[in-house]
Amino acid sequence: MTSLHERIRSDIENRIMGGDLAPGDRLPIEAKLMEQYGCSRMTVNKAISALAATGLVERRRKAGSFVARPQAHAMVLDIPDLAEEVRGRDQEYRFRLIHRETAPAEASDLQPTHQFGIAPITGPSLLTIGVHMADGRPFAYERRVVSLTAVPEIEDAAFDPESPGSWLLQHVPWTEAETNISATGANEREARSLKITPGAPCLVLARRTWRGEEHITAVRQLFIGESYSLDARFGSARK
Amino acid sequence: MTSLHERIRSDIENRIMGGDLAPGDRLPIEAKLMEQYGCSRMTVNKAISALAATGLVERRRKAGSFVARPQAHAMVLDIPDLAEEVRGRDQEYRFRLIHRETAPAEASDLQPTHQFGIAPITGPSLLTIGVHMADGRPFAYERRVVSLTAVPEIEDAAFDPESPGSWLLQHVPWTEAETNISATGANEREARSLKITPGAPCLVLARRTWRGEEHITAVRQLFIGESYSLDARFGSARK
DNA sequence: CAGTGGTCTAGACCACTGA
DNA sequence: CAGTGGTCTAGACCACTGA
Repeated sequence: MTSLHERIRSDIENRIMGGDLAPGDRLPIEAKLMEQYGCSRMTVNKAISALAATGLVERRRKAGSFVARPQAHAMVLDIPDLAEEVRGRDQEYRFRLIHRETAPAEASDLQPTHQFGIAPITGPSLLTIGVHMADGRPFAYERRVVSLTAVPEIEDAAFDPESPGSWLLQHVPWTEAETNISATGANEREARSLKITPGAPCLVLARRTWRGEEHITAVRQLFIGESYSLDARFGSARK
Repeated sequence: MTSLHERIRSDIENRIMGGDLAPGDRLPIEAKLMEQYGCSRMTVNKAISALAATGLVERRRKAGSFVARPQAHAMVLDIPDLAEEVRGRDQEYRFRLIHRETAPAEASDLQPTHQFGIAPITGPSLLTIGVHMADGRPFAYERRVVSLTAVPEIEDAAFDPESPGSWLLQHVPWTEAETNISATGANEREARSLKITPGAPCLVLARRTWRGEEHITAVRQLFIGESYSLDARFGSARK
């Protein structure tokens, strides 16, 4: 049994999706909907507010509620956990550690995401470089810096076959994250580790995570082009 | 003056972000919050429900409300309008049309997003190929198929200097969209149009949009690597 | 089986803003 | 200045689920 506000919400959503209500059209006012569904105003308000929260409807005082003109803005991006994704394809996942170093991390060389216009990790930190592998084949090159101020206990962790990312997710959940997505050619070192040609196109994910105000980690992952991609969605789930 | 439910919401959010409430911790029950804030249950419910909707809090009956363990899943991806973005940098935007063709669009060659495991556009369609330019320099190569069944009036539109994407956004807003992001090397034709070397790394956005059940357009945009990137976010806005 | 959240009511006063 | 949404109250009954 779905709730009444959920039913009102999906009724209106269907009318929009079906083309019955076009972008720019005005929705019935709350009083009208109360009458139609025989319910209180809080209930219709909850239904339409939910539609407004997802961007499908725009509410304006005095004027009414309108079907919004969707923009390409604010799609929902799915960034799956690499180990999970590989295992979901019935392949064997492994992280191979190439380099590990404790450093003050002031050299910008250690900062895998300096393209962000935000402060780098300061203070002592752990640098890890490694390769994500599926069925023994490398598919992503990862360079990561972890703040030892925020996560001192990571110094005792081993990162093979588990990745530092998985370890962090288990031990130090973050509350905020920023990801930058771009494309670049693999440099010589990356190409060697990934067994591809230098300059071969790769997808780059550069991510920083925080716990409150405290910076946890910055990571740059290089995926072999065309063997990896990301998906983003707007609107109701499509089969 | 912010509303009370908004204040309760941000109070709790700050306690989570500040580390006062850690992931897995239990929030005060609604009755407790009603008492603390001297308000009705609907108000605290609205505040905590909002936190639950953004994924920061998880609610369980009988057990209570808990600070969630954030996953890398479901970040919000910002896909800006190209023309707007270029003009925002005080550059001149222009779309240069290279090719235009009306076709039955059954050849998979016309389907710029065949990597999606979903049905291609069927029936008559318009194919456009062009280049997005900033200050006279090309930065993105675009191949697009528009359904003439869904948008017959597009046959009369001109696409230079306005892009078919802008035209569509003005005339036929969509309700659902799917975007796939990958990296690839430019082929010869693309490289020539973008004035780059064949094989140079590029970021690829392949997008399909629908209006309800009806397929509107499929587009594949190739951005010159490192000169373009996308951003995604999770958590509260960071300055 | 008792504690917790899910939902809903029937009001109320107010803030904004477009006609 | 009147119509619309924004917010809030003080209740109520219920569904779920963990102790």
